[in-house]
Order: sequence, then structure tokens, then C-alpha cells
Amino acid sequence: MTSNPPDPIQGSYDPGRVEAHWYPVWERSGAFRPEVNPDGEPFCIVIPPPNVTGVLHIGHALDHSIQDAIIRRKRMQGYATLWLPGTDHAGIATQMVVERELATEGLSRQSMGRDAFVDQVWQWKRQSGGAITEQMRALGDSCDWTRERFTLDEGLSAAVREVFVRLHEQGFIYRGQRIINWSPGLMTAISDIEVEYKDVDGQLVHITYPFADGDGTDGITVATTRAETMLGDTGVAVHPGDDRYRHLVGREVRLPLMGRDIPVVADEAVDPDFGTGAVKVTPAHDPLDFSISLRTGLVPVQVIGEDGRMTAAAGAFAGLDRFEARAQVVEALRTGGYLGRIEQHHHTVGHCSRSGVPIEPLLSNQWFVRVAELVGPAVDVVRSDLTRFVPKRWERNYFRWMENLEDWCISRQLWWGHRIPAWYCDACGEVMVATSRPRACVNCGSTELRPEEDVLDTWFSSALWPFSTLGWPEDTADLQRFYPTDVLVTGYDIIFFWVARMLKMGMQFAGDVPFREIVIHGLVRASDGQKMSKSLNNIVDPFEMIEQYGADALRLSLLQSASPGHDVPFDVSWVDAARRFGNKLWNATRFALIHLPPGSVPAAGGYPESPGPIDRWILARLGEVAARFDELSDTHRLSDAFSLMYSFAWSEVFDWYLEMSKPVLSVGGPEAASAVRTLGVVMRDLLKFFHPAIPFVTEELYSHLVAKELLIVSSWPEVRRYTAPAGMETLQDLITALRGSRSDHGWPAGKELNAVVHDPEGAWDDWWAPQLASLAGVEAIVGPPPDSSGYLRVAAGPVEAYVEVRGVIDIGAERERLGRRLGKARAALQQSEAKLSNPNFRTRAPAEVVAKEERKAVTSRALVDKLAAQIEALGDVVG
RNA sequence: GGGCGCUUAGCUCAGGGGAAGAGCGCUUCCUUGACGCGGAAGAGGUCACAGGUUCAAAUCCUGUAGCGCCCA
Repeated sequence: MTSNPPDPIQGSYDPGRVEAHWYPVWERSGAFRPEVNPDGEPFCIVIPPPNVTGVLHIGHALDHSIQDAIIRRKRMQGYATLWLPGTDHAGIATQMVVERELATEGLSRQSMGRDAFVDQVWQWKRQSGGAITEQMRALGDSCDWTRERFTLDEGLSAAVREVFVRLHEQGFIYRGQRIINWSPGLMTAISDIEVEYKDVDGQLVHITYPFADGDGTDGITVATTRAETMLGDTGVAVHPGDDRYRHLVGREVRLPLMGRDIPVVADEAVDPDFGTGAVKVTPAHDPLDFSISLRTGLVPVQVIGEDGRMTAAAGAFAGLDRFEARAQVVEALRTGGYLGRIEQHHHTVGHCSRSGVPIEPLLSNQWFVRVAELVGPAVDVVRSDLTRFVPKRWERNYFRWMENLEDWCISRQLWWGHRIPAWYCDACGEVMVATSRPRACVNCGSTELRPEEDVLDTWFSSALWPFSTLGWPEDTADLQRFYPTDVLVTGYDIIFFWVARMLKMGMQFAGDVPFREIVIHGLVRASDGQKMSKSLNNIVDPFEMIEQYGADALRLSLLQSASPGHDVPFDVSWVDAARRFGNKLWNATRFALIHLPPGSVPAAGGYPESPGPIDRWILARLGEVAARFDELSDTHRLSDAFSLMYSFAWSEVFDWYLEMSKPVLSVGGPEAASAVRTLGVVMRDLLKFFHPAIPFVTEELYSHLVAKELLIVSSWPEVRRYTAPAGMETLQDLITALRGSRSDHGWPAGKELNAVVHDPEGAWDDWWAPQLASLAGVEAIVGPPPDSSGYLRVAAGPVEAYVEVRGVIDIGAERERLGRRLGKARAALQQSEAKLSNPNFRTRAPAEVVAKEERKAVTSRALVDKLAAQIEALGDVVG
């Protein structure tokens, strides 16, 4: 497996060109498949499947960047990595999209019929599914396309049927009449968690229902925000302990506008403190009322239909829209003299999260899962750490959610999705559930079986994703090898929709946790922290970012700013910074290639045997940073990991090491040879460490520097440990101090200065001199402090440099600069002394902390003395 | 009403008991032979507030205020 022959490296970094080149190379090489590391331990991530008809948004870019970073690192570490891609069929969303398109041609699904419509949706799926695939390639996702799955694939559909049938056999699935959330906008039932509660200002209308046997002047007053539902009232309920009403239980009231006599009943569920303490009971349109009706025998009357219009049972109001009916009912009540006061009432109303229409609670025949009975194992595995949330605090939300679960309504009145595997025998009323159509009714033998029309909630199939994609219910090699999967990466917004359900189903059917870790990330928000939305016009299209800055830049910027579990405010300036980092990396590699033949760096190892002091320093730092980087990556703190590596690369390797290598390289000889070697391995390892975040540019640069294999399948660095030379810090401080002096006095950058370095503690080493010359423009010799006349003193740690001042120096500026530093040094000294003079500190703080503080005090005191003396001496400086 | 989170540099945010950090922005200087998509030197912070724990608090605890999210 080789990359392309190393073309000469281009003079400037062009993300577009680089990124277009590498994805096909990787894919053709088989690098995305676990088989590329045949002996490796398995490591698997299943992708949270995007909606097949959607397009990827910036949130996907974040989600995928994290997954790809994890997968690429594991792959380089030798694991047989499988990142399994795929999409889900998104029943409601997809059906809506296609219906909307048909509507523009004057067609409807009803007019074309079920089969033709479903064909149409499949056609649509083929188009937009391909778009998502292309987008994932543009992002650089290294997933195994040969294992791509779709929730409506035959295999996954078989899994859905199997699970449905087994749950039904085990009694966890049933069909029944219950109040469900009906979306008149979508004309289907939806589940509890697809309902969004919004605060609205409504009216609390008081209505008096006169006693049936009275004279019409006396009655019971109830309060409601949904006056139109009174048409379907079949009772009035009071709390059994409520003294105000106890004596009325059993009497009847006459329902205004309808003239129906309905009983007063007692039920514990009534809150005596709300409203008047008496509630109207509309069993067909309210979950609480329905439960009251079950206990009291009140019969439901449905007055609102599936289309949101009043039914024939609504009498004179039949056919009206439910909100229009509300207004007219109130008017009619007023006219009839039944209306009491009307209060402004702030309350929450459930809305359909997809269509935005207010939910209509309807009594309906639907399929349900008794989820409460499945949560046990799913909670236990998290409690016992068999599955861990990262960050851990999300566990609490998870537990809370799992506590009080209502039955999950899984049937949808749609055509696009998994058809519920149930058949009805109209001859005898038998309902049969089976993985395939029964030949005849098990009860009466009739062969006239009518299949269930409804399909399943999309999340039902998503809940099986970690094992259905691996081949379940077949006992496939992939299932054996990759289940349980290792990591799930997803946003906190779908913990309840998806993660919880996968845990339940995984434990129930695959016999083990679906994943060992759940890495939770936040939502990508606009730079001002607001949610991205069409109405605010602040949506960032990730592919516009890629076009402008490159996928690498987008990925790195997202990874850097994604603190685990928190929302990510998106700012283009981060993407721009990340692109400039790519450019910097590019140029640093070019610098290395001036001194190294292309392709000459070994793919692994190659650390120098006897490096020079500069080399030892950077190698020692590389080792430290690498260890920390691995630690952070292993705990999924990718933001910290890449920020650390970024600042190491830029502020240490590029700003210091590359500069310091120049004087060494220019001398030639064995020292230069060692520096060249160091330069090569340090740059190579940087490319390796950064590959998981910025795969394209690192692969390109690696092809020039190493060239023997693809970086994507190269080995993860095992950095040899070195000890840094003493004095590096002092030298850097000295260089910085000299540069500061130069800057303050306005000495031209190019102008060479002479200095005598006084070195009372023997810190000086001969390798300092060329560095001082190169980085500070100072020719230094070691010697006793000269007569201060004509010299400017610059101190750093234990050494001081006397800079020969031939020209005019600005004494005022220098005094000011020294004064600033003296102030800081004094503050530091004071802080140390305060600690050290505290006997408790000496006795109770750890010895190493005390020792460190003592060293600090000594350094600070010396610095204070030196700076004070320096300021003193300024008076002697002659121009 | 309950739960969770946030409040740190001009802006957006990391950090999380032992010498205040990043990116962007700002000031000054520099076309030095990888890079001006750059380099150097700087300015800028009572870590929301009030108590407490500790030898030591931006960091832990309690409370207050404001903001955000989720669930009723």
C-alpha cells in the first residue's frame, strides 16, 4: 500500500486541492474497513443515522468530527476499527417532503395509492441519500461504506419484525384504546416525546351546568381552557373528600347546548384546589378524564375528529374547526346564560414538534410498548458502569427520565416506514402478530386476512440500530466481533429519543449493552449563543465553511471548541484560525523538507541516539505532551487534547524549536545531522497526532515527509523519552528579556548588539551563544560584570547580560519597563513570603509544595534585588 | 414548581485546591534565507456577589442574583 509518488511540495497550502485528492485514495486502499488491521482488537462505533432525506448541518459536522477523530486514532493504534455508516428513513419527515413535492404537481398520496406512493419515496431516498454520502466524504469521515445500512433495508426490517413479534409474545406490546397525542397537522399519532410544550396565553372559562332536576337557577360551575370539549362531556367529577360537593355526587346536571343529562361523580384524581374544584369530564379528549371514565364508567363521546374538526357528535357545531368551535361555544354559552367569568390564563399547550400544530388528545386504537417494564436492565447497566456517560453528569438526567415512563405509542398513520406485522381476521375479530403473513386465521381458519395499515415509529427501528446493523437476528461474524460496540457519540438532545431506547432494546434482545461509552456533546449554536434557526437567519452551512476554509479547518475548530457535554458557540474566526494552523503546519513541513530528502523520514521510531541540547529539549517536551495528549484522548476530552497539541506545535515547535534549529543546521556536521533527524521525527509525530483532527492536510504532508505508507494506517507514535537540558528555560527567558529591551528602546531588529553575560551559578552553556546571536541578535561572551558605565543590564533567572550601549538609549523607557517588572517581582515575592511565614503552611502543606514555594521565593528575591540594582544603575548609563 | 448547567480578558469560551489561559480583537515594531495565512514585544482580569471549609479557594460547600436548557 503506497501513496502517490511524492510530488514536490507546493509552495502554499490549498485545502481544496489537498482534500479533493485524498478521500478516494483512502477509500480505494481499504483503510476504512476493519480488515485493514486483521489482527487488531475490534473497536466499533455505529453512526447516529442522519435522516435520509435531510442534509447534514453543522451539528452533524461536530458529531462526525468527534467520531472520526476517535476512529482514526484507534485505527492508528492498531485496532480493527469499524465506523458503521447509515441513514434512517425518518418516516414523518420524509413522507412530508415527498407529499409536498407531489402537491406541486397537483398529486396527493391518496390519489396515487399506497404502492405507487411508496415507490415514489424510494426514488426520492436514492437521490438525497446519495447527497448525504457525498457530504460525509467531504467531511473526511473514515467510515466503512461496504457496511452502510439503511433502516428500511431488508435485514434491518427483518430485525424490526422479529423484535415486534417477540415483544408482543412477551406481552410488552399491545394494541389498545387510549388517549394519544394526535397531530392534526400530520394526521397521525405521535409519541409523548414528540410533543413540545409551549407557554400560551389562554382563557379559563367558567361554565355553569344546571341540575337536571332543578329549576335552572342552580348548578355546578366548572372551569376549562378548552370550551369546545364541553360538547363531549359525559360527567362532572369532584374530589370524594370535598365537603363543598360531597352531597351532590350521584345527582345529574344538564349539559348546556347539548341537553344531555350527565352524572356528578367522585374521583381521587380531581384537584380540589384548581378552579372551582369541580371538573367537566371529557373522556375522549383528555388523558385524565379518560382515566376517570375508566373508574366511573362514564362513556367517551368523541366530538373532535382526526382532521381537527368537530364531529357529528358535536351537534350544531359539527364541521367547525376546533378553534372556531371554541369561540362559538363560548358565545352560545353566553347567550344561554351559562357563562360565568372568564380569566386570562397562562398555561402550557402541547404542540406537534414536527408540524407545530397544537396536539389534539384523542381516544384512539393504537399499538403501544410497555416501556416501564423494560427499563430495569437499561438502568442497571448505567448504574454499574457497564455503560458510562461522558461526562458522567448526564447519567442523572437519564435516570430521572427512566423513572416515570408512560407506554410508548409506536403506531403511525403513515405509509413510509416498517409496516406493523399484524393481520386482522374480519370474520372473527382475531388479531395475529407474526414475522410473515399467516396463511389462515388461527381462530376460525378464515383466509381473508386484512394486514395492519399503520407503520412503526421510526425510533422503533433506530432503537435496534447497534445490533440490527451488525446483522441481528442472524448470528453474524460482525455481530460476534463488534457487539457490544465501544462508543456512541451523540447530542444530549436525543438521549431520551434514542440512547435510552437503544439501551432497553439492546439489553432485551442482544443480551448486552449496545455500547460501553456514551460520549455526549452539545448543540452547535450561533456565535452569540442563540440557537441556529431559519427564522433568525443565522444558520451556518458546514459545506460553505468547507469550501472557504477546508474540511480540516472546520473539523479542528469544532473539536477545539467542543467542551464535553456543553453547547458550542460557532464562530468563523475559529475556523479561520484552524485554517491558518494548517498553513503553518504546511510551511513548517516545507522547512523540514529543505533539510531532508523527500520521503526520508522513517514511518516509526527513528529518534536520535545522541541528540544535541535543542533536540533533547524538544524531544523531551514532545514526550510529555504526547503522554498528556493520549490521556486526554482516552477520556474523550478531545477539545483539551487538540488545544494542547495545537499550542505545543505552534508556541514550542514552530516558534522556538524551528528557530533554534537554524543555527545548528547551518553549521553542518554531526550536530546538524542529529538536528535534521530530530526535525524529521518531531514533524512526523505532529502529523500523526493531528491526523485524527485534520486528516487531509496531514496525509498530504506525510506523503512528502515519509511517503512509504499512508498516514491513515500508520502506527500511533510511541515517543522515546528524553531529558531536557538544564538551562533551556533560562536561555529562553534571557532571549525574551533581550528582545524586550530591544523593542523598548527601538533598536532596529537587524542591529547586532554585544553583551557580556555574567554567570555566577554556572548556568551558561556554550550552545547558548549561537542561539543568542540568532534569536536575540546578541553576540555574547561570558565574563565578569563590566563597569556598568555604557552597559545596560538585562537579567533572566540566575544570569545577567550587560548589553553594550553605544547609541543613545531611552533611560525613561527603560526605567519604566524595569519598574513594571519590579512591581510584578515584588508582588510575587510578597505572596511567597506570606505563605512561607505561615507556620501552618510549613507543617501542613506537602513537602514538595513548600520546597517549590521556597525556590520561588529565592528566585523572586534575587529578581527584585537585581531589578532594583538595575534601576539604580540606570543613572550611570551614559549615552 | 422540580432538575441540570452557566456567570473568568473588549468578544466567544477553556481551566477546576498550590505562580490567572486560548482564539479573535487591540497597541508598537519587523518584507532575517518555512510561513505577512507570518514573526517579535506589549496592553488588558477583585475568576457574578455574600458567607463558610482549608495552611492555601477562580477551583470545594451553603446561600443570593442574573441567564440558559430540560421536565411538570
